[in-house]
Amino acid sequence: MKTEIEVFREFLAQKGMRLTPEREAVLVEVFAEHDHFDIDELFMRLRQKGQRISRASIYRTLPLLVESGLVNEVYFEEGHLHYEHIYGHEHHCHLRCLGCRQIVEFRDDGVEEAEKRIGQAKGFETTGHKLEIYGYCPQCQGKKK
Amino acid sequence: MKTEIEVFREFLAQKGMRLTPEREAVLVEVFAEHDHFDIDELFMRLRQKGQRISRASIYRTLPLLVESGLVNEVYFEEGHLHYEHIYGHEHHCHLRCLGCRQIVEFRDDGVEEAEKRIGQAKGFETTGHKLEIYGYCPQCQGKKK
DNA sequence: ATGCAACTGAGACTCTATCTCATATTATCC
DNA sequence: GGATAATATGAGATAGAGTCTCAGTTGCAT
Ligand SMILES: [Mn+2]
Ligand SMILES: [Mn+2]
Ligand SMILES: [Zn+2]
Ligand SMILES: [Zn+2]
Repeated sequence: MKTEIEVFREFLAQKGMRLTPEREAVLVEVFAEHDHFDIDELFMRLRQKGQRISRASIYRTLPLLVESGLVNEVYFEEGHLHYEHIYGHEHHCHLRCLGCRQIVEFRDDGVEEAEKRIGQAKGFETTGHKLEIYGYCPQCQGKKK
Repeated sequence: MKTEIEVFREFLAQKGMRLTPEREAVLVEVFAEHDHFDIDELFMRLRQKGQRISRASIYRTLPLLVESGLVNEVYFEEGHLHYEHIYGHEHHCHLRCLGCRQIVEFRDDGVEEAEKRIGQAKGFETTGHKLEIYGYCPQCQGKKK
């Protein structure tokens, strides 16, 4: 299996773009973080590690990571997007607690089959899906009003 | 079955809030439109019909409609949220063409069951879900590169 | 009618994200 | 290596969504 850097370099090359030190620093930091993150957190972490990089470059790089399939837009909340790296990980979806806002990841074969079934029914050639389930976690079930 | 106005009035009353003419105008317009819409479209339509209402009031009203369960946030795209009214309609999810951006609605019992199954597996009491499937519609399958 | 809490609109403001442009890198060719 | 051209960066300007403030207004209760 290729490393994420190889994948990104090939993706960029095929678009006539270069793997610059800034883009590589963003990629490395994105794969160093195993939680969901947003752009500002990423910027702060890069800064703390002494990387000199502008917000503009980060904002320019993330859509490239998404387009290359290495990274995923997870959800939009608090006025901005949140991401996760996905390359090298099994596909998963998210269960969100409306009480404490925690997010639990899950995988379910039935959902994968549903994608195929629905695509077929509508004549679509599907490429993926995003499922969010909302509810209350065990701890929040008592407190909800 | 209650009308959407009754539902909204009761929701507001229970929060010590009033069903004002502005809020009612927004509600009526939201239920007059059967497509997905965004706030600016809504504002323009209200304006064209001679309603004098500020953007601030619309921005204040939509979260109330969502909280009351009459309206749904469908997706975030082009830098802003898109909505749909759902009261009186069977729950559905969305299939999105990555080529022409068209959106096809569907309903699938397997997905409903998946919500319950996954909630149970993780100890969550679920209240709903949002599934988006991505792919290419029949017309776009040839053109995609 | 009086009092009071809720509400509205205008515009200021915040924040995310994009754009511009001058400067800097990098690849390629000689 | 040096010249050239294409691509990239950073700083700051800009655009746009959404929120907030506050003075004036409305509507309900007594
Ligand atoms: Mn995740
Ligand atoms: Mn819909
Ligand atoms: Zn919880
Ligand atoms: Zn299409």
